[in-house]
Amino acid sequence: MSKRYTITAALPYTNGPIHIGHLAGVYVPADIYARYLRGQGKDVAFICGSDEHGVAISLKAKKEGKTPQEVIDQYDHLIRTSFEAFGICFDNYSRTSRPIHHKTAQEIFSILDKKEVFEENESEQLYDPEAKQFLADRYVTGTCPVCQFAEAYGDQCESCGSSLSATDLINPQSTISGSEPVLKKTKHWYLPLDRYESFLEEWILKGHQNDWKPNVYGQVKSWIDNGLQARAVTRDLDWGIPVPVAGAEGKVLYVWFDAPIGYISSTKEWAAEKGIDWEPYWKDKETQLVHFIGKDNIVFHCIIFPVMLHATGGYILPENVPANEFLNLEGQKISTSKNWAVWLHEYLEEFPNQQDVLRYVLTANAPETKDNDFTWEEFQARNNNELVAIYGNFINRVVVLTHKYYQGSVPSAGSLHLEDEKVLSQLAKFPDKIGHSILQYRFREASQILMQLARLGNKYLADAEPWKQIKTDPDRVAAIMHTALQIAAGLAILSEPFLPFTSKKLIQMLNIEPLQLTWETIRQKKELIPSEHQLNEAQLLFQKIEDAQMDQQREKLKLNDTKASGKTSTIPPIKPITSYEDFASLELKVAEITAAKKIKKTKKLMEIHLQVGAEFRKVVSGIAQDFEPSELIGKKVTLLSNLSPRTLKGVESKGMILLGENEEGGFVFIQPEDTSVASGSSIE
RNA sequence: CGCGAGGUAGAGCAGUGGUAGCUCGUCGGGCUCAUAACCCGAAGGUCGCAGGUUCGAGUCCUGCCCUCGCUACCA
Repeated sequence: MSKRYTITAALPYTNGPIHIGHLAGVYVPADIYARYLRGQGKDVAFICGSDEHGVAISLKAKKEGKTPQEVIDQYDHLIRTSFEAFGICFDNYSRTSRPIHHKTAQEIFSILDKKEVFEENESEQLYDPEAKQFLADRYVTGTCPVCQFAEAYGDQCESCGSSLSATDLINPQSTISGSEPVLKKTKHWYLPLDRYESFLEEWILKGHQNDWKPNVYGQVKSWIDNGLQARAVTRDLDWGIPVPVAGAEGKVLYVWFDAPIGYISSTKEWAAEKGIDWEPYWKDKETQLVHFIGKDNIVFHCIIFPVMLHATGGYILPENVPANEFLNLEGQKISTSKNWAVWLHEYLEEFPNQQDVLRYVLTANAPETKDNDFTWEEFQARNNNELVAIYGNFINRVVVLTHKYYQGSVPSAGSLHLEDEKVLSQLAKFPDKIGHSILQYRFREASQILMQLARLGNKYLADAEPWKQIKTDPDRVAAIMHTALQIAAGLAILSEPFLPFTSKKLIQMLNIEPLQLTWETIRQKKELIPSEHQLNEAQLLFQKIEDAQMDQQREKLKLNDTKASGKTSTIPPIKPITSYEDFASLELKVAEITAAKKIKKTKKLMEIHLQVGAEFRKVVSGIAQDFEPSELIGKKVTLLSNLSPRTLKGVESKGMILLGENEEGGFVFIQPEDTSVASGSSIE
């Protein structure tokens, strides 16, 4: 095993609070890993911080009439306190807006610049003459050149899913001033990833074929196999870290260039406070660097950041990047805008002192190999059937019986029977079993092994039946209770990475803090609690969760959902008046849907077959998220029939079905109310 | 035909050529110190679909379907 560990957890982006998906995907597994290694006496730096640059933050600030600083301060505080409350034990949680980070990021940029790693390229970009700034990505909207959708963004069309470049947009419009942008030359610095293909092949494809998770390895392989392209690492924005070279005035580092450097600056900040050297944590070959992230971040952590580190020189590369998949909530994707989420700060209010329950449920059901679903039903079941009934119940039986028979003083073992020895030997194997799973990043499995230990304790008690023996053989009972208490103590220690609050409570209850127990003590099968050791009073570790509480949570989700989406549906202003001739040139007809099917590989597009009078035709419509194909058949709709045909995803669309938007932001048909209107009739 | 990952009991997962398993849930029985644990038993699977290789396929090959990501405020 390595000498030293640098563990990073994805930097949360400070434009919103964090929810259970973040916790399950990144922070809980990283926390378990860090706590475990510390428990083995390893030198660990568990590093994180707020990611506070990027377009999304300045956009959000503008929208809310705040400064970017106010936005990031607000969410940094919220996120920071949520992590703390959930016991995520970062050694340091920094912010990318701090001077130390600006300095570190600029230094790395300067080194790369000096080494002539970057390619500099001038290109024509959209520029807003009114706001006097370049318009990147989401600062510009316009008509999609692929599907004609009128409100496509500069980086992507949300209607057809095409990935766009801002200069491709037809009739582009600045989202800042609303004015029409002009083309203007600007220079940018590019990281030539293509030049590092052989380095990546050697390092990842050959070096980590067997120890990286299939989802991570497969994703990286596909990127490399398809050929990498140079990526711009600078942007024309006013919110971010100034590019520290001549000729780059008014430019900032691209947020994805500066964010991962945040791990380094956060380490520096921590080391400085501790009065130690930060460099070994990033430069010593005997340090193991591990990035915990969600699957959407794979490219940045496996390709871009390692290339940056490699090109800068002297840095170690990640040993592993155990990216998790995503967690859904009650069958639907977690969505910030739809408020379909369980927010950590709200959970803390609604389930006070039950952080471990959520930690446990998210670990036991972590999206390690595929997307998983979080349901309140499962949350309740795991709490009531596992934490309360198995873990909590075992502890309660042991402590209550010890108080009943021995006034809370640990009885002396006397001579142990074979079954006692057996169970103690099994206990000694748990540290390695759990540790093995954790080191393989199989936290789900590890949590279940822990639960097996509590099961073992329950079974041992049930088999030994001290409550019967007490009447006939008190010496035997002393040995049994002594043994059962060893298991309880073992559970207290081994639970720590998973259930830190419970572990603490249990340690307090068993009064074993002064005994300085470790995983190694258990492994060596030493006596964990000695005879005559005095326990504290029994208290319940977990509480049952009632159905009513779960119903409340489900209700709340539903309420939030409709409320939030209602808010997003705004009535657009009336467009400039048009002439009758323009209107008359449009042909509206009644059409009947004869067939419909979803178009593969798209989210919104549906291929719809229509009968318009005697004519049959096909249109493509972006309604797949609001309707099932089967419910469309037989419906009469209003068709704009003389729109110029257009091919979308390989399907030719002849016309456009008119749609309205309802209060929830979903689509509804503008439908001829009178069913007697024949298909093919004109609408005037 | 863009690429990647996943699809195994109601839920969550393990299982890479040899009798389909584990945990939770459900049903029946036993036991009772405890917030009903533990024990015994049962039901529940055409291993996404179709074809192929093989004595033998959840596992290997080919084609297809679905979900998610790469690509959105989101890990």
